[in-house]
Amino acid sequence: MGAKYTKRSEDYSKWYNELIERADLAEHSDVRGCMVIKPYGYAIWEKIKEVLDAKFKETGHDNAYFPLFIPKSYLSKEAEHVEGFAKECAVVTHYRLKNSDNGEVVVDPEAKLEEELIVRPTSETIIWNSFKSWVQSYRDLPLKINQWANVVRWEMRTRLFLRTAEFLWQEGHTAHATKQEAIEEAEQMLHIYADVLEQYMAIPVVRGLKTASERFAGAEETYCIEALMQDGKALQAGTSHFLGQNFAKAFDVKFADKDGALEHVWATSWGVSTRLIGGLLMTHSDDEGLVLPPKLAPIQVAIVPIYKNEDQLNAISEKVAILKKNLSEKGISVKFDDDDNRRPGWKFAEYEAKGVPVRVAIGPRDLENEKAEVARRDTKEKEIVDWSTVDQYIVDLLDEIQENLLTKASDFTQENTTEVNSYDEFKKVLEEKGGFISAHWDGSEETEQKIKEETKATIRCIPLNRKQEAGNCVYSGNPSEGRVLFAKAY
RNA sequence: CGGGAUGUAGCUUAGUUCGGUUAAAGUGCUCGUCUGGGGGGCGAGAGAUCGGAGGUUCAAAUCCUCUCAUCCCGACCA
Repeated sequence: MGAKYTKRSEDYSKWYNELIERADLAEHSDVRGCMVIKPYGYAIWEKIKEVLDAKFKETGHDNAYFPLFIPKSYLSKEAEHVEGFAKECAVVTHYRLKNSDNGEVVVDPEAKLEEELIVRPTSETIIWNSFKSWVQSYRDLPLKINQWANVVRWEMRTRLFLRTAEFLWQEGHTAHATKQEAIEEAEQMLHIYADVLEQYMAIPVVRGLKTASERFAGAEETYCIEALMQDGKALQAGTSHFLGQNFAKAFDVKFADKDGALEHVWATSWGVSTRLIGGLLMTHSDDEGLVLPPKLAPIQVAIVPIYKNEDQLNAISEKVAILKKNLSEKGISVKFDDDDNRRPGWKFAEYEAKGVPVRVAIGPRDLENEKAEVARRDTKEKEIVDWSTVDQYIVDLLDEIQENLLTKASDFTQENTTEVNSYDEFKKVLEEKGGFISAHWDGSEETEQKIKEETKATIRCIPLNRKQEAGNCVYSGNPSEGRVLFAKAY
């Protein structure tokens, strides 16, 4: 019988790890904290990339590429920024190896770099060093650059996709003539992220602002999207920063306005990473494996033939070829799995584990009746469908699955967002129910810190759409102008 | 960087307490065969210098010393 896997209800993080292994998304590398993204996992990342990249270009951004290595001196130009990242930077100190006397490869002590290089944890500094020479006039603005890259942050504790020492991401960096324009850019990108998560990944998010303590090092304001995972913990899925003139001043990036006056430019940066895949997994997947929204599934339809001999397989293959062609013409990716080494039952389980949204089974019985069995991954329902209408049925079903996943996840987020009005209630809900807790907060860092220490819950964000509502802080009783969202987070 | 644990076949593990034939099993892999509508049955086969180095002993996966690596728990984080 089937292999036994951990259920979500038994041990959520074990389930998560097994899910990734089962679906063949990624594996641990021998390098501590690093992962190997396997083809199926990478295919999902490529889908995400494709969607985002198109949106970036639509909104006037150009891709470019900056070096992996950053001179140490650059990092120290913006004081807060260094402080934020210093503890997790990998440093290159030498540029050569040699053979030692006993035949081992060792670092050549002679080959010490004069200035050490930092492996980028993010690229603000090296990019702003370039921007300095790219920007002279208001005619050069706005400057809107994006790069797809890997970055390294030497994390203590890592988890596949959610937090790894090296990860893939995109980082946008823009320069603007006015503060207002920069803020609008940061907000625009936040909304693009939110739309992509909701419309493509079927992950509902809360759009908000970070508190000062959770803000990006070097930013004036950090916008974020927060999503709620099945186990009631929050995941920061993307951030967008208004950087003010901090980097412009640190790197002396000035432009001449129409009157010839020199001013520092205003900046933003924004990014999402392979962490999104972790969020995708923890939003939709179940005990049988991955559940992928059709818009991101590398394989949208898997067709499994059931046959006893070659004649039957040939007859099935002939029919399937037509279906496959019809679906492909509609932009649907189809895999016909006629691998004779695996039996149908094995394939069913396999495509479930991989989260393929729709599975079609066709055997001798169906051939005779002019039918096919169509199964949907999200609800695991099966339907016997007339062969003549099966292609339209699948097209509609894919849309329905996409919609259903978002609805289900939205309902979950709503049901697990709880308003509380006292600290006792706060602790009780956090303990028993989890999820987002919407509570009044007095705006002070001390209160935020105390709550974090006592409950491990942090302020995930100040929702952008929160209503102005006078109230009293659940912790201190001091006046508050509105509710913020607390949660335990990944 | 503190506290705890583990390294044995591709993977998961048994064996280590108390040293003793040819290191065992499940799974995966290869071949054959019967099969095929929910992770198949039977038969055969390949696959391990027991993390590494040194030591004790007639004899080491097992005991000792050192070393390397990984995992878990804490402080840090997209």
